[in-house]
Amino acid sequence: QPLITKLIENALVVEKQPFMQNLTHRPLILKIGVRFTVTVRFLANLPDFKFLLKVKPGFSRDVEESNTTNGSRLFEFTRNDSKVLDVDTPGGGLMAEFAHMSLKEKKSKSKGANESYLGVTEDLHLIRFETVLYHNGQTYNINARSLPVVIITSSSQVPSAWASIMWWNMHCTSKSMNLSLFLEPPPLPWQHLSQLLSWQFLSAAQRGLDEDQLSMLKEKLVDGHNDVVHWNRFSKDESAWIWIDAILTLIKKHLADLWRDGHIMGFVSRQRAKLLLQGKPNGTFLIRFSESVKGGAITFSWVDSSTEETHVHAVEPYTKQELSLLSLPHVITRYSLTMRGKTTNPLIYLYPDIPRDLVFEKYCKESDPLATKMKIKGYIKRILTVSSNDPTPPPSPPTEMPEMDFELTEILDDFLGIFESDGGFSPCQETPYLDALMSQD
Amino acid sequence: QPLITKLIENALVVEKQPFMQNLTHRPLILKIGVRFTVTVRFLANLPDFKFLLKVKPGFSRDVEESNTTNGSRLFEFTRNDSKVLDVDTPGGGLMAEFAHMSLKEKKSKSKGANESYLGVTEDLHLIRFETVLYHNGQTYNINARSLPVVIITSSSQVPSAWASIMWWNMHCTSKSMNLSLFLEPPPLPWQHLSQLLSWQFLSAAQRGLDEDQLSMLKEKLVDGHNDVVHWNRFSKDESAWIWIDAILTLIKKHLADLWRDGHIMGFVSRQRAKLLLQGKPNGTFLIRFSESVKGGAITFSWVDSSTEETHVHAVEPYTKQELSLLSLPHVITRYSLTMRGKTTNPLIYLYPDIPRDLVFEKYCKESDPLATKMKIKGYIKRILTVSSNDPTPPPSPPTEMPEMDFELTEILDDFLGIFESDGGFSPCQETPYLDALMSQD
DNA sequence: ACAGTTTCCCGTAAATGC
DNA sequence: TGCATTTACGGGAAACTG
Repeated sequence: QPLITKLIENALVVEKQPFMQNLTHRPLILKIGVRFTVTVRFLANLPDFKFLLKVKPGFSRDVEESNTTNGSRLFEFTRNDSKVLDVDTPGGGLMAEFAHMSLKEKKSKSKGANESYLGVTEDLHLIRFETVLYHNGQTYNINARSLPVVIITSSSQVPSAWASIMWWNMHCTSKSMNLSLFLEPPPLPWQHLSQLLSWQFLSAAQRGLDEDQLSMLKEKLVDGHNDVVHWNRFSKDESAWIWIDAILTLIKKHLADLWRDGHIMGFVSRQRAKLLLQGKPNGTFLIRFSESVKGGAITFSWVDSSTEETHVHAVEPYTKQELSLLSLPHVITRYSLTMRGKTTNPLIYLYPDIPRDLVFEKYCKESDPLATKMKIKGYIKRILTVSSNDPTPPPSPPTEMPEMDFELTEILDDFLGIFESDGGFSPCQETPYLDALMSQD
Repeated sequence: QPLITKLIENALVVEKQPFMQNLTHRPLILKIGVRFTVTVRFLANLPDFKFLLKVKPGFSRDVEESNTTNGSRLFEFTRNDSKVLDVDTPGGGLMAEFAHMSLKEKKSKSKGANESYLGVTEDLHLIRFETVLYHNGQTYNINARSLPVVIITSSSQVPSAWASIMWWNMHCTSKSMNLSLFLEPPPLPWQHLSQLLSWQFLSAAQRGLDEDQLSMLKEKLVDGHNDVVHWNRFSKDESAWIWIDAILTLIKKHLADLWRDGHIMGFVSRQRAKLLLQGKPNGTFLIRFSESVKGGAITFSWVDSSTEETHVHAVEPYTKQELSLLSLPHVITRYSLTMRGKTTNPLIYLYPDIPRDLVFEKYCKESDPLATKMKIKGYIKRILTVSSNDPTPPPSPPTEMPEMDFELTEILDDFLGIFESDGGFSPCQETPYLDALMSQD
């Protein structure tokens, strides 16, 4: 088989579209009934084939193998018309856009064998595009496949789906394309997972996780001895990832600047916060995420040593509901506590020792959700504030990001390239002659 | 034609289901693609006909007349299977339930003539049920029709649709069933509209509108001389009804108890509020709805005569967003204003002269949206409060509801019966032998 | 009964049509 | 171009289903 054949056979490649703003529908997670667009490109510069290559979309798990399938669900496109490559690309190739595509489940008749041990968000699928090229009397079947896609029915499944995609990416590549990864999901070294997590925060709000923060998460995730995290621990039991993801969302929506500037210690246990604060000057406080509120919430703890006995207090955590009306800097700046008849703001120094207003005042101007509404004529502006009635030394400031090991860096770069890059992502073939862009609209 | 024939011909009646909790989808407003249920009852006690009467649903404006239709849209049921009357009712009649019905638009081919002068929410439709009864060698066509239904595509059209239904009910009855009312919508005497409006508040939160409140609305709605309100003024220009409806919604969700107990003056112009408050003791305040915030908002105005010059101030109005986190009694009780270095709560007497906490404290316990969340262990409760930095005599308390004229009472009773009653509503035939219950699920 | 999954549908935003 | 209407779909909750 001549080289050209091999190249052409590998010429169909699936790629995603420019990076999407809307992160709630992350790429490679497709929701049934929601439109998405796939653009297929033939990368080889063979303009003679214009109008001649008819590309047909489909799933890698299609009818043929439906019965050998390990209980995976089956899907089809609501419109699965073939398209002809008919648009010239800047690079000299050809392309076609599959717009307004959406998925529906294809109910299989043999229900019995359809029982899977996988959860919906562990059931991986590939979207495939096929075409046939006739050249020099020979017939070439060309096809491209996407990276694994998780197909969900409700947006509440997005965080779980994302967990699967992350886990898959840490274990597989397009070369070792294991769609059955979750039948026996291998554990992940903490060393790897920790950096993956850090990247999530880096890409959400321009700052990763420092060693202290990671060590708190490690305690939640690592199973004893060999510094390894098991899939169940990560994504099922306790749903640790769900919690982390909710916090990521909270940060993206309401805390991006504070997080970016490192003012949120965040991942500190209550215990540790207490230890850090006790012995610090009265009114020293830190900001941490609630571990009990599953949907993501943030609170602040401060030390009160105004009486004989030193105490560490914390307010009830703020959720997205509250933060959509009151920005956290606003709350911190104006928090007032009434205790023994005296009303004061107990928050004086942001841990370790920075005066409160020096840190938070600057955010109040720009980012107060209410500030924008305050231009209605003739009314007195109102300022929502938080107060409480009646309700105890710390280590060093957040440390630098840990250095990462070299090999892992590559994996992660690759991974990030897939999701965050602007143009195409790393194609799943070595020889990208033809590829496709995909995105949820 | 014997009497029995006439009776049987009139025996099919459409009726709605028990009053629905979900008021956002009021009865007789159907949204495309949203399920609803119609139960058809044969009221005549003729159990012999069990399984013999096949009832077929349809629209009064069906294909036959599609071309003579004045540009009205056409609809069909997504499932329009006939049903057989097969269930015995307590009264000895027969019934069948059309469950999981939903509508879709039937696009007419002749687009040209399809242009209507009516807005979507002015386009009235009837749902019709037909059956044929063979009795004593004679054939009887029996059919029932619903009261007019407004068919919408988005819930944002609900308020307009409701306006149409109210207007129709004030002008038409099942006897004078004018589906083209809005081609030339007749005006409505203020005397009638005012009481209709009052009833909306009565049914939303157990208190109607007093004369002062009505006179403020009258000013917005009545067109000069002859005390009459025009349809355009009510539902189109300025969208007065949309504003009122938004306030109704605000009351239902967040202010029901305050409104019920008469503590919300509400419909007072800024001007009038000023007049009322000037001359009252310092700190007298009243609660009014914002006229400028279209989506419904509430504010309070108070008189400040602590300086030489008397001023009436008002806070920026609260919308449903704020009220879902802070109840109004809570806000009023804790409002604090910082002026010339002093921080106080400027709200002292609820107009005319009731001490603030006497009125509002009792609502704080029961209804504070945050109160329920405050049981998370180990955190200091937080209290969201409102404060402001830097920011003139009154008449009598809200008067009693005006008496209504007798005839109107009947019309309105009938109207309320239709929408608010618990069982069926007034059937659209004089001889209710067979009827149907209808509701949006 | 229950958990995982899907469906339902409001409410807002964006797209479409006229 | 602006307004009227429709479509899209996130997000929370109910309904389903084994």
